[in-house]
Amino acid sequence: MKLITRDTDYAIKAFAYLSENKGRIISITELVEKLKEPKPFLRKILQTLANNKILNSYKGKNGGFELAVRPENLTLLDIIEVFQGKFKINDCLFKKDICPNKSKCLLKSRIDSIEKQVEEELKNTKLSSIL
Amino acid sequence: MKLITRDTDYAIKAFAYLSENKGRIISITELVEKLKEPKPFLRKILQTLANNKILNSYKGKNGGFELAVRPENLTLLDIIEVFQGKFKINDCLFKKDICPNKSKCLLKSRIDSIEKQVEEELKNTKLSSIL
DNA sequence: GACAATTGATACTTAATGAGTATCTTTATA
DNA sequence: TATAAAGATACTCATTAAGTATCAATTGTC
Repeated sequence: MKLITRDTDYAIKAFAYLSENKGRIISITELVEKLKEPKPFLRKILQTLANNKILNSYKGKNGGFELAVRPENLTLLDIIEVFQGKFKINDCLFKKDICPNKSKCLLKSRIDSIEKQVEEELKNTKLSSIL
Repeated sequence: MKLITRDTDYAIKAFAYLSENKGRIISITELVEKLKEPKPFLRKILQTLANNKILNSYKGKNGGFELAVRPENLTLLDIIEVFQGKFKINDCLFKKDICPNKSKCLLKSRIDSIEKQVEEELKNTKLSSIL
């Protein structure tokens, strides 16, 4: 089971590095040197963060990325949802209507309650607290 | 993200049906009629439950399955672990040592703590409470 | 004892998704 | 104008979840 996928994980590490280097524009090239992760994959991830207004990006020579939000204003849940979509502890199970009477299904309501708890935890975890 | 996979889900539904029919031996054929799930898949699932002493099985004509444990002595966590292995909210992420200094990684410790909470919840959910 | 209906064991196939690449376009700057 | 960056997007590869197929062993019934 995967609470956090690879891209979310890399995103957090990249965010951490940018946060340590506030004031500077950081290129993918530099990030790859530091994080030692695959360049095209990191590029895609940083692009996604920029599209989601979590980073600012600058094109052209000497271009790169910087934080667009402060670490204390960003939660683990925010980043997870950027890469993994709306947080759901069970994607497909109930979509497919396996459970014949959804509304009454006790298993579902149990899982929903666990999901809510985890979501709360993730929402209460600010990036600033894990950098 | 998948807290519960398809086989775990079917297993619970099968367990529920057996539980409603205590005292009788139930064959896969009958189960398939009731649950409308694919027969070979259900067979595999029930076999696994029997191998794990959650069901008793009887071979031969009129054979089938019955509960080997009472619903109040079985937890959601037990079933999950039969099909999905030891409960882990992040399988591969830290195995692969993505995090350079495991022991200090705040993200990891945050996730570990969430994992513990969820595991507790699952352990406290008896099958009898969701049937 | 033969037959039919069952589970046991196990290997295989298919589908879905996660992880990662490739490549062409656009932009800024020296 | 050349170069070094990001933007957009389509593609491939790897892994795992989901499901099938098949042969062997067992048991009840005629």
